[in-house]
Amino acid sequence: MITVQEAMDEISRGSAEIIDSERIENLVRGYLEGGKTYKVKVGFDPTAADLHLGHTVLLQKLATFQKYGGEVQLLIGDFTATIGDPTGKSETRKTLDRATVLENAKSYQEQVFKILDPEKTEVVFNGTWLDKLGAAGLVGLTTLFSVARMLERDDFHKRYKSGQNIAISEFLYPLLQGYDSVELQSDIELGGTDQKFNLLMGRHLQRSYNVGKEQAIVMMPILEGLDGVQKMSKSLGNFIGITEAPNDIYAKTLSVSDELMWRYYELLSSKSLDAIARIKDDVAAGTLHPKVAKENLALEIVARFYDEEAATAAKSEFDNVFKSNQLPADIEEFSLENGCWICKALVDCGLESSTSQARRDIKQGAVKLDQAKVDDENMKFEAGEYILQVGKRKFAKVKVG
RNA sequence: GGUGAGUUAGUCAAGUGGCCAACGACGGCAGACUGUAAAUCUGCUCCCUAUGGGUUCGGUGGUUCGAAUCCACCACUCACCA
Repeated sequence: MITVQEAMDEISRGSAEIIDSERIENLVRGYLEGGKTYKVKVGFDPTAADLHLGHTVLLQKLATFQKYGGEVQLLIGDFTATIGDPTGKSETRKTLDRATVLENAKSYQEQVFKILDPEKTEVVFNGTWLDKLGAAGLVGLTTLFSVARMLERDDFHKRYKSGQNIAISEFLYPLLQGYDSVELQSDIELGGTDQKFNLLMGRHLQRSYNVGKEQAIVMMPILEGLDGVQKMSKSLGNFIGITEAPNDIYAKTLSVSDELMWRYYELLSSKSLDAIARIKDDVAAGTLHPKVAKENLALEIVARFYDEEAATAAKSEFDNVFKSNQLPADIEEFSLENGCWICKALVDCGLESSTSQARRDIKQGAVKLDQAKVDDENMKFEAGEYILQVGKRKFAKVKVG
């Protein structure tokens, strides 16, 4: 029998901040003792169609709630995405057209159930009610909050002070997100720490609209991307996507810095906090090589989205290529015409962005043909099969003739 | 509505008639060292079969032998005033 305390420990694990945890405790108790479920809301902006590890921090927390009576309200912000969440942005975001948004949303749904229990998940679109809100409803909503308070928000504040543009539509974003909580009558809302203002707006508006409850809030830390500085996001190109190939997920995880590895352990691993602390101690004491710790993390992550087998396969492939300097097992193949110029070939295979870049890299000795350095930038291919390589990690197999 | 300031490569930011494909910083790519880590050092960083050519400095026109730099108009941003 699970105790309320145990459930609460798991719920609060890794969270950055919880507002009104008493309320959460009551909801959990209500479920454990009387089987009563409650609503846990999370919003996704379908601006990019692919989920990455950053999203899974929230999704895993949602999955935890599902174990303790939470019915997940997975909100696809199809309407709000057309505005663009200003959170953390230093400039006005471009708005998306509706068709793209819906298409992205579809692919979100497919991926989300890798982690969530579909039986306990309701997917909702805020366009459903926001479309109907109308101008009058929207104006009504705007009367419930003041410009001064809106400008208290850190990102708005900074932009305002530094003389950058803020569109009025951006003020609407938090209001609409909060209004979603009114419509959905959510009991709890999950979000990243950067969402604090928006999440609190839900509470504020639920009160203003007399919903009869004010949602509790669970904030999760923001997962840094591969660069270790900026938040993981597709648009910054520093992400590990959950639909990526096992080899890529493994390799990307290993390319993360040692420091960042601990963040990933904390937020992504399903190991207990104690176990992680032990690993950390071992590394500090020198009894465990940090690279081994990183390998284990990478294995765990790959196994989560595929299976153990795929994980070990990814590891051996990686070791093979980078430890023993062997070629990867699967290299993309391209066919080229006889007499093809090497710079052109590099561009055609996607190894270089331009022939100018290709020339530069050849000059620097970064280009290899069948493992031997290329030093003639005017080289032309004769018929045959070759392995082209740029740097340490870009490969292509070319068939000429 | 008025006045003033501004718009430069992925980002920030110099440059105010030829020496400008444009200083510098960050980012990125590559080389060395490594654990495809970090840190450090070095080179590169618009495009083009290229000791040369082409296209860039918000947009469009103009002045000039010559413009990112001067002029006009337009667009956008910011500040102050109303």
